[in-house]
Amino acid sequence: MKLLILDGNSVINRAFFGVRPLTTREGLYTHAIYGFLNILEKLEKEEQPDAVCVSFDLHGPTFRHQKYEGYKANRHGMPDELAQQMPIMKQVLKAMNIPIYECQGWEADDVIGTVSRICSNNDWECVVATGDRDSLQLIDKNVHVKLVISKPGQTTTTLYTEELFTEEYGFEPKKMVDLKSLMGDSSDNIPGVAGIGPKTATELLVKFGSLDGIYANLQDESIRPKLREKLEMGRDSAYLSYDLATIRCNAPIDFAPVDAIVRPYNKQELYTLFQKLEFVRLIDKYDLRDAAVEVKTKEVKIDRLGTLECVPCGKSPYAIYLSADGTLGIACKDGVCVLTPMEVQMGVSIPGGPCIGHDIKSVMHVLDGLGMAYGEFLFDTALAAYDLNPSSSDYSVSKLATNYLGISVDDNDAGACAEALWHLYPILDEELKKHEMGDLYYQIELPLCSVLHRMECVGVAIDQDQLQQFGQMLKQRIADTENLIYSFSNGPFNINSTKQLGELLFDKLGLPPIKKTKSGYSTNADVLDKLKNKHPIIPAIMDYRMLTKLNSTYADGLIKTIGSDGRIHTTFQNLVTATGRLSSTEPNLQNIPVRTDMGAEIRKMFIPKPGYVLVDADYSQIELRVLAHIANDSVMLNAFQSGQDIHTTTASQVFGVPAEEVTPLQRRHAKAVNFGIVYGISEFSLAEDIGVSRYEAKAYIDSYLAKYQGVKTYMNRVVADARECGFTKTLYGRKRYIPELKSSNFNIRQGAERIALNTPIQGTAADLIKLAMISVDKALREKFPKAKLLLQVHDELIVECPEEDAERVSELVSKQMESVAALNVPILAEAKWGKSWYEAK
DNA sequence: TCAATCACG
DNA sequence: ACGTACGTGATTGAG
Repeated sequence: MKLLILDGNSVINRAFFGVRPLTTREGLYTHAIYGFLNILEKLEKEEQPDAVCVSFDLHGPTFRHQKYEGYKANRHGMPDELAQQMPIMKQVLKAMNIPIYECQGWEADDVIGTVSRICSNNDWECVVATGDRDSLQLIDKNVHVKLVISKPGQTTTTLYTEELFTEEYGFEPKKMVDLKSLMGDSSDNIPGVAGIGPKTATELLVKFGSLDGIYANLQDESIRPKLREKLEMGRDSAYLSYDLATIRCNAPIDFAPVDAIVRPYNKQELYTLFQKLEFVRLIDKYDLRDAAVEVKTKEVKIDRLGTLECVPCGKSPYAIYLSADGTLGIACKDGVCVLTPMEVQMGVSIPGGPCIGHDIKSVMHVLDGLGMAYGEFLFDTALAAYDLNPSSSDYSVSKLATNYLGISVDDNDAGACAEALWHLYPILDEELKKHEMGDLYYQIELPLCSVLHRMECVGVAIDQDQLQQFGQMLKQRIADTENLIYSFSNGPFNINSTKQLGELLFDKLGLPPIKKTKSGYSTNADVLDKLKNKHPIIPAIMDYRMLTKLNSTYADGLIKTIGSDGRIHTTFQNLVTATGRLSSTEPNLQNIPVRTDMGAEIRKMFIPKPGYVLVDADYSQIELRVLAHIANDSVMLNAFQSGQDIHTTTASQVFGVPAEEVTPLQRRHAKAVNFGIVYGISEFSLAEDIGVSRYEAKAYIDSYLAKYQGVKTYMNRVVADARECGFTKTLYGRKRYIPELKSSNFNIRQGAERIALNTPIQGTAADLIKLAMISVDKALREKFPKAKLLLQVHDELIVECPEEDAERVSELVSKQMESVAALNVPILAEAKWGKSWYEAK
């Protein structure tokens, strides 16, 4: 049988100085405890002990203090950052059911010595883990010492047995005391004999066997007169040192090896402590998640503000709300309770049962940050309100309480909000079902939240150095371009100011103003493009615009958002768009450049983690396929069913030529028409876009609608329907209200009609990829758990997976994307992979 | 805070 | 007679 005893003070000291400082949000230092646990784990793994215990020094005078006043004077003060961790360290050990032995008036070393003797006498093997060499004197047949050396990032250990010690020192372990009594030990304030260092001490010891032996042979001829004098002078000091250096093995402690036999942890206590310490990773490592569920009913019973006592059990649902100031409100059928920010920070548990939340994706992030475990979310009130009316911009609890409950609630009152959520749940649930959006909500929107939450947590890796370098290059070129522009403008001005730029171009240089904005001349890319041959300053400005855009939004902009893990964690907004799409913020990873060569360079900086690849899968013509399906247009359906290139087919239809004879220009024009149709085309804009006359553009559109009759019928019908019932909806029932359809203002009405036309198309495509995300996420977690979904860019999914899985993951992702729905046209997705987003696209 | 610009699908 | 394509977000300058 084997017992492992840790020299608590020594090990925690090593941990304290060996692990980089770490604090909780509240400023409590935790790194010594963290390091201690790591060392403990390493030791247990290496030694596989049957029993484990720890000894600590107690504060106050020790036995030896009384004998020698100067003893350990330089160890008195322990840094405050370490001292504050000591009591918690002991609580953690207690929760781990590891006994602590300490004894008033005795050193930790003495306790360790005593324990090791008792082990030895009981025929137990004893391993002493410490960072100090003092304990080496304890080594015998049964007692070994494990020296722990902790450096940042790693801990190394050396196991000293009798043999190893003798080999290294040249004498037996218990002679360590004799050695120290001669050479002293400054760190322990053991004086030794003045003028004698390790070398002389070892020589004497090897020759005469012991301190007594040396003094008995003081007149031996081999001892030179000077050394003899030193030894004579230091005789008292030597024997005092002998006393000080001797570890006592008779401390009055109540110990038997069996007391320390390894027992299971007290999971609940440990969980609570780890929460307080914010050791979120360790909670999983020690498998303490279930503990949360068991503790919660007790913990939640805190009764505040005279509200009803609330005791959700593991199975009954409850509503949770976190207000901006960190207050947490919990409501269930029995009432409400409120936890102050302080209580929340201290790591109180919440129930593990089904949970109603408001914007649950954010709630998950907040709870993760607090290290609080949570169960399944069964409803998201904000998400429900969004689905019921995606055009709103305010889904605050106060707003919903007013609209659906007819009461007023303060968004900062966590208790009132939690209570409001509790009452909103059945009403919003009913409302969703009434609008036939139950499936959309429960099959798509709600399950997507945890997928998005995972994606945001994982993030995407960025090559920061390369991005930095790219930024430097841009800055240089911006400076050069600036000078070029100033050479044409007779001096510097703010090129970013459209006002100043407009005055220069159209007043001073006399260029023709093509377009106006509300506040003056337009200088946008379209205008500049038309002027680019009229003055050499124009191309320079176009360059400047491109370079500054890349620099400020992508080079500098993205660098600012890189997290401490070297990855970018965007936020996918699921409560924003009117069509059901997602959006991406802080940073926006859905508008990373791709269309220009220099812009696409940015995508080379988006990389997989080492040994992994990025898989990029995108839908082919998803919106036109959706249009073909919804409009049920036979020509378009046929084109997709027979695998034709849709733009070529459209060109063939519109221009009345066989597909084989379609010119590249015709195809490009047809592509613009196809896009235009999806957006709700006007001949003017089409003409503008492709640079033909309005009459030609009109001819294209007329011809298009004549050939694609189903589309024409659809366009008329969908607008008329929307006008009649006030909303349009997607294939999956997502609604968007468009009251402007009845506006008396022509422009507003026209705009509304385009929206009515476009929303079912864009929205259905959004529904489809959301479905795809849920099934891709599920399939990956089952079949390739190392692969992670990272990003969604409207018709494109990006996955990170181990290199060796690239082929099979690509196959899986595209298959899942293609099989989300059975439309009247095939849905195709193509997956590629590479060592960067650029390569994978 | 808004407008203009430009990046994406 | 009207103004001119759907949906986003970040940066910058001006008031």
